[in-house]
Amino acid sequence: MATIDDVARQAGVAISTVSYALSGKRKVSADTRARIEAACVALDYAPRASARALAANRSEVIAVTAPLHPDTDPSAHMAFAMEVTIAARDHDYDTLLLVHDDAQQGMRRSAATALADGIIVLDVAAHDERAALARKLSCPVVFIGVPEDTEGLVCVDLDFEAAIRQSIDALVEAGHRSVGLISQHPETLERESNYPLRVVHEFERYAQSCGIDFAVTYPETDDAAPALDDLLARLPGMTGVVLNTANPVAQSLAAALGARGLTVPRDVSVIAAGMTPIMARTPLPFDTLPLDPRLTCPVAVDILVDLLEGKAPARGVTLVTPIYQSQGSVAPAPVASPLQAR
Amino acid sequence: MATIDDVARQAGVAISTVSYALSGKRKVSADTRARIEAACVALDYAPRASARALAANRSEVIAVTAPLHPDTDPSAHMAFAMEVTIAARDHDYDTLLLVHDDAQQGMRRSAATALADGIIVLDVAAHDERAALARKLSCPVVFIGVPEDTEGLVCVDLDFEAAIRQSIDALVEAGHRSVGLISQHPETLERESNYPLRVVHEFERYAQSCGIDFAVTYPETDDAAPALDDLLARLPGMTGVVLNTANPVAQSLAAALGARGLTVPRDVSVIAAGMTPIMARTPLPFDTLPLDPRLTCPVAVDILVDLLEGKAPARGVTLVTPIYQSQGSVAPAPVASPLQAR
DNA sequence: CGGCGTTATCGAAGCGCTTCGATTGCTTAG
DNA sequence: CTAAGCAATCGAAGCGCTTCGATAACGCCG
Repeated sequence: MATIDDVARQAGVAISTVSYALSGKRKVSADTRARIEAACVALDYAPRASARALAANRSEVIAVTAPLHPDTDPSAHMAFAMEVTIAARDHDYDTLLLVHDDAQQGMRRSAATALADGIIVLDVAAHDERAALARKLSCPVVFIGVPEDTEGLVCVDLDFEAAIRQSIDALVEAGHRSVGLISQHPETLERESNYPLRVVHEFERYAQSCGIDFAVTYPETDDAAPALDDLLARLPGMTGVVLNTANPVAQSLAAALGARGLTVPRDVSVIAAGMTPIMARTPLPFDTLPLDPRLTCPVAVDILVDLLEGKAPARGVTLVTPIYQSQGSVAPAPVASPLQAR
Repeated sequence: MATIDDVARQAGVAISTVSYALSGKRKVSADTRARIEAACVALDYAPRASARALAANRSEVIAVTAPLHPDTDPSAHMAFAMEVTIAARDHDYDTLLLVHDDAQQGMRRSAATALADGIIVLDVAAHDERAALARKLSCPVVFIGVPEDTEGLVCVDLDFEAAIRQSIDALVEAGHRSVGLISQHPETLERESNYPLRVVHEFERYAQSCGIDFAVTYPETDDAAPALDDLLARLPGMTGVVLNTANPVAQSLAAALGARGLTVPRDVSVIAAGMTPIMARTPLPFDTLPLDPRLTCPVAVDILVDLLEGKAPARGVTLVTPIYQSQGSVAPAPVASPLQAR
């Protein structure tokens, strides 16, 4: 493996000139630069990461905690970890994978040994231990997700409240006056991130303020049928459904509706809000306001990199506005019988 | 951040003594060691990764390529990446995540800059470009999965052939004489790893050598029903099913069987062979010979670490024997009508 | 009591890079 | 014609660690 020394000799210049030519931190004449570049190619030179890190006091590595609660969807996490990695590469950073068992220790270690310059925390729970840790750590930390207490933290997340409002707006504009929300498994609501709760609250608040009928159900299994029945029982005139639930539940909704003689969007309009699309052969057949890793991850990485390079001060909580993806699952509300119409 | 210098001063010894005390590479008196350890704790000392890597010429990092074909299951990959990470931590290595776009470049970069000491390649395709690259690279590479040409490579994989033989043996021993295989989506067969093909071949070969009736079907969708019908049409007396297919297909099999009045294991015995269990709320209700990341990943990491530490020479292909997990989905073959019995 | 092998510790030379200040060789103003 | 200014380059001092050979202190044998 060639070193900077070899390159310098080959190009007939000093080591420091090579360094400056490659980093661009000082001006180097075109002629010299050309000779240096030629030498690099000829010798197949690549600067040694450890030497660079030691001298420059930055490793160009970002650590990513890849949590895995028993009930979070691993495919979604993979997607996030990958998007973080892709975004990091755009800034010439690599990513270190920290597993959950080791998340706290791993964060400490990466910071203490300067293995990583900064940390991205995924799948943030409402009362996340990593929040307290982040406050103590010597390196910048950015959360993708928002814990309960954001004091002193930097967080990025989808604007779930906006997603819910957009969903309801879309349905109301299409004339729907009775809308149900299929939320998460009750356990998930307890244990996981706090967005499902935020979603439920905003749904209830905003539906009320719009003056429409509404109900929320919490499916117990991966099958949407019981949840649907629950909603229909409480909301007989329901013509709109908002989904913020586990992917399997959503996947099975179309079948459940069909089994009850209901067609999307003729009889019922459906919008999935704040769900992460799994990369399956069969995507959700509904209009979506996705919690898309491609939206939040690059923002989080940008913020972290700005922090690392001193380009910007810490920014508190950044909410990313969701983007409406139409699949034709929303249509004007069916004309109700005069009795049901309010 | 404290340096080894601070520790040495605090403990009243030379830097090298601290280094030896911490690495254990030379003997240090109990007394001195105690003072050094106390100083480390007092100063909250952690050796700087980059300095250590530069001096020792090893980074204690393993790179993992985490590819993501459109039709591979991301949750499975996450599981593999995580298991590699966990196994690596057991040897005090960290893992760097390389994404697919960047897999080739990333492998080159990690090797050239000595960012990583070694590389683990996941989701190996039959004709994987990374194979050729691995042969050129200066650092050890271990594949989890087996490409067509293994010349000069180190690979670890499940022994799929053994899994298939064990499945057939289990069914034959229970008296089944007519067994179907539900394989993969035809496209997957082309594009992905080569194990699905190996599975089909071994199934046909071994079923034949056992003298039983058999058939193979390739489901076009995520629904098992058409595949099941196909098998039943070609194998009217079928009492056993072997699964080596996508998880959604397997998940829907029980329902498809039920819809045709068939109960597991009363009417049909089912074994899933060489499938990666997804960590869903509802696991597969079948006997399984899983391609379990917890089986292959630690083996791959062990081999890589041995290679890195010069403890063992390259080992070619290592096949890991699957472990039978019973779920009660195999029972004696139903008594057939004399006509059907051969 | 001198020489020798042990054992525990020290000192110093790197590892390959970044970066600061100094130097060189010009050009231009005074 | 000299001082000043500028651009391009060089030299050397680290960054914090590992590791090799040297050294010192000690007991042991002859």
